[in-house]
Amino acid sequence: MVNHNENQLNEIFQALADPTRREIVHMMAQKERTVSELAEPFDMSLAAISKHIKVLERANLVKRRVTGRTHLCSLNAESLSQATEWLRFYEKFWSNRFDLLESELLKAKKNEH
Amino acid sequence: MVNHNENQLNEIFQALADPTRREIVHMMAQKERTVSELAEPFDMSLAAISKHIKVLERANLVKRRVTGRTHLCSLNAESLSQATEWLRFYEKFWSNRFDLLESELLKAKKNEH
DNA sequence: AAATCATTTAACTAAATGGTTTAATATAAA
DNA sequence: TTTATATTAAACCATTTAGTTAAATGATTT
Repeated sequence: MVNHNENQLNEIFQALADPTRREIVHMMAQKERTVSELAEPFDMSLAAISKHIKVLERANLVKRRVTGRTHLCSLNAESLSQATEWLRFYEKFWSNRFDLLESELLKAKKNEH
Repeated sequence: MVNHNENQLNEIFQALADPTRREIVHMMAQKERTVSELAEPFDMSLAAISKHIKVLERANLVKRRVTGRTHLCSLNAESLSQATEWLRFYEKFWSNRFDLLESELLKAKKNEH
């Protein structure tokens, strides 16, 4: 159960580690896109893009709706939230939001003894 | 300049895509750690951990301080903020913080014509 | 000076990744 | 019913990744 989550995170971060895929995410966020639409800006074969989309799908970052011969892809943003959640813990270590930092320090002090 | 940033993001997300490395990040966040300390919880050679640390270093996620024969590693959390920044844009697509969503919708409406 | 300790480097391996091209599948249009 | 279109699948390739073991480097300790 914890492991499932771990795995999901692996795949999400892995998916986001490629600039082509980040661009695709960005395009899908605006609105539903067909595969060829997503491929258009890139100097790359359609098959390559198809694979990139599959990687995003494995990470549960895209919803796909097939209608006839075209596939419509859109962002499943809830999955992104998992990455954000993981990162949130570390915000206190860099954030300029000193209020957050302060409350964390207080918590730490309370648990000190 | 935009590209430098892109590259940085690639490396950060790549680094975070591995559960061993995420664990190492977590350990470093608590306090400075030696390489062997970081290796201890894992059923893996020291050399493997040394490599993992190097990946994190390439992503600029760790600061290393060499003192004698021991290396002290700590988290460079500012780098994590870059990932958070990238993700922040997409928060409006999933967040339950409806205020944020609302203000974004307003912005969109204003630019409509 | 010799032995030990902390760490990295090198050489190797298996598997994964990111791309290609060509073929296959399924739908739509002529 | 043939032809064109949208997409995936398969086979291939080069590179990267994540691990290994063994050797090298550089402090410390004895």
